[in-house]
Amino acid sequence: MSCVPIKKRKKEAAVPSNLPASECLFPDVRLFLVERRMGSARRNFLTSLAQRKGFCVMSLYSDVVTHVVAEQNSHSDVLAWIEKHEGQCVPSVNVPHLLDVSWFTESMSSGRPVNVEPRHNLKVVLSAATEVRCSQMPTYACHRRTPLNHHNQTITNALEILARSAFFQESDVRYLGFTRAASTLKALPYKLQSVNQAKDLPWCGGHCMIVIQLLTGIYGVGVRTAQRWFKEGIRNLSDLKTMECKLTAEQVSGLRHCKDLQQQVTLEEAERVGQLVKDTLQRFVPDVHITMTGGFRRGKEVGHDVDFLITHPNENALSGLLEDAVGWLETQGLLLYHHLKKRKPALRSASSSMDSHETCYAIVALPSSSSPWNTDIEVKKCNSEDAERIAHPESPNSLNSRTWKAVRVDLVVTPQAEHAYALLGWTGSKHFERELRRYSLREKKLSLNSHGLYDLEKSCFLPAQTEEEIFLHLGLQYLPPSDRNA
DNA sequence: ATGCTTAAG
DNA sequence: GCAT
DNA sequence: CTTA
Ligand SMILES: Nc1nc2c(ncn2[C@H]2C[C@H](O)[C@@H](COP(=O)(O)OP(=O)(O)OP(=O)(O)O)O2)c(=O)[nH]1
Ligand SMILES: [Mg+2]
Ligand SMILES: [Mg+2]
Repeated sequence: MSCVPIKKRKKEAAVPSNLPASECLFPDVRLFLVERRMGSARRNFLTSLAQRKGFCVMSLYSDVVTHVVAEQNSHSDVLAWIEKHEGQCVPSVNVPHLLDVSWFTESMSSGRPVNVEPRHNLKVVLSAATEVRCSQMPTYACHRRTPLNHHNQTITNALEILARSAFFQESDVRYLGFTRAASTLKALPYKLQSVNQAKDLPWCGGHCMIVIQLLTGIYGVGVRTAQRWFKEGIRNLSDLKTMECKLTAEQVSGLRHCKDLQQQVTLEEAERVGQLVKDTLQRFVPDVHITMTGGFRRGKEVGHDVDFLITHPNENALSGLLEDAVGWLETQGLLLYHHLKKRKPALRSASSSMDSHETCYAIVALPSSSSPWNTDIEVKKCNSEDAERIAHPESPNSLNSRTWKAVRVDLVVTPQAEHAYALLGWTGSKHFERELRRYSLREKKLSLNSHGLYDLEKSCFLPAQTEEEIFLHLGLQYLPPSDRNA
């Protein structure tokens, strides 16, 4: 093997970057992160993560490196890359470990270098089998056959639409990126079965949109945060879990339960949630009235959560109901997260009226249909299994047979006078609500929200007992919930 | 040119 | 991006 | 900024 350094570096002999050796908790472990396919932002993110955990990370490759960590690279990829970019040969004796990030992630999670297992080692690709393995798809199109008819027409068509879109936006590099990805998939001798299958192919590395989609899928993470995190080098959920960085309470819970929350809620599950909500509320207000709203009221068969509207002919009965309900669910170990909101008492206005408007965004542990939870409505003490579920939602017990599923639930309590407006507001769809409110203000000079309808010219609220009456106020033909899927 | 739903924590 |  |  020729070890002629291709490029000389004006180097101040490779030293641990930033961190003095004395602060390394694990002096016999010296990491080197391979930037190839990792990107400098992510490399910096992972570097500082490791340093915060007390690992010694070398900024340059040298003989003292014990663990080389790479992402989406084969064993030989890394050897070649180090020789090319670091001007160093990886010795054939005293070889450092050549590891996948999975080893890195696990080590960060456990706060110490974990034992190297075979699955952590970078894959060795055989240069002989030069036709079928995806990991050695040539990076130049002129080194491979690209037929007109191939096995991935649907995805390449989509990529070419993205390429065209980038072209019209005069983004040359994005146009090139999408075109390369499409072209690579055309040369693939089989049909892709998953996104994961593609990530080993040249030019098919994770698109930022996919990662941002993944991150915004977490309750409490919106596009801004996801974009910021992406820029900082965060690429997956393990990255987040290792990060003691300041997550909000929503994000902590959202991350903890994101597996469950990304699953759709079925109508059958929604009905079981409804039964649980009913059983709970009736303990405090026996003749409480509960309506399932949101997408399920519009006839959807699945949803991202379950929404409920709660009211009662006697409003006094309702004050503090959600606090009571939340408290009871907590004693049952069924409440994984909640956020209660009570309406502002409209700055020194009607002083005496206690307000019966409350909202609760919750994550509940919905017991499986077979579980004893369903039939047993008796008060149950928070037992050890419940404590376990709250502390370690994804642990041992969960492997095959978990007895519950985390479900997002929205509860809204309104006074009678607002019920129709809340029902209209919480039945949606979101786009229907926007259109309704836009029409209302622009065409009728009426301001609509989920509490009432305000006449800007007469300076008064228009009362309504039913959704039909609201449509009448607005001069609109009534539309049933099933026709509000705008 | 301007507006694009509205409100809460 | 599109209606006003 | 995130949620409904
Ligand atoms: N005015 C207004 N109402 C909204 C907005 N977002 C949601 N809503 C209302 C209408 C929705 O149907 C209702 C429940 O919201 P969800 O996020 O639960 O959506 P929905 O149930 O329609 O669908 P899903 O839960 O995703 O299956 O709240 C909004 O931005 N503005
Ligand atoms: Mg919903
Ligand atoms: Mg909802």
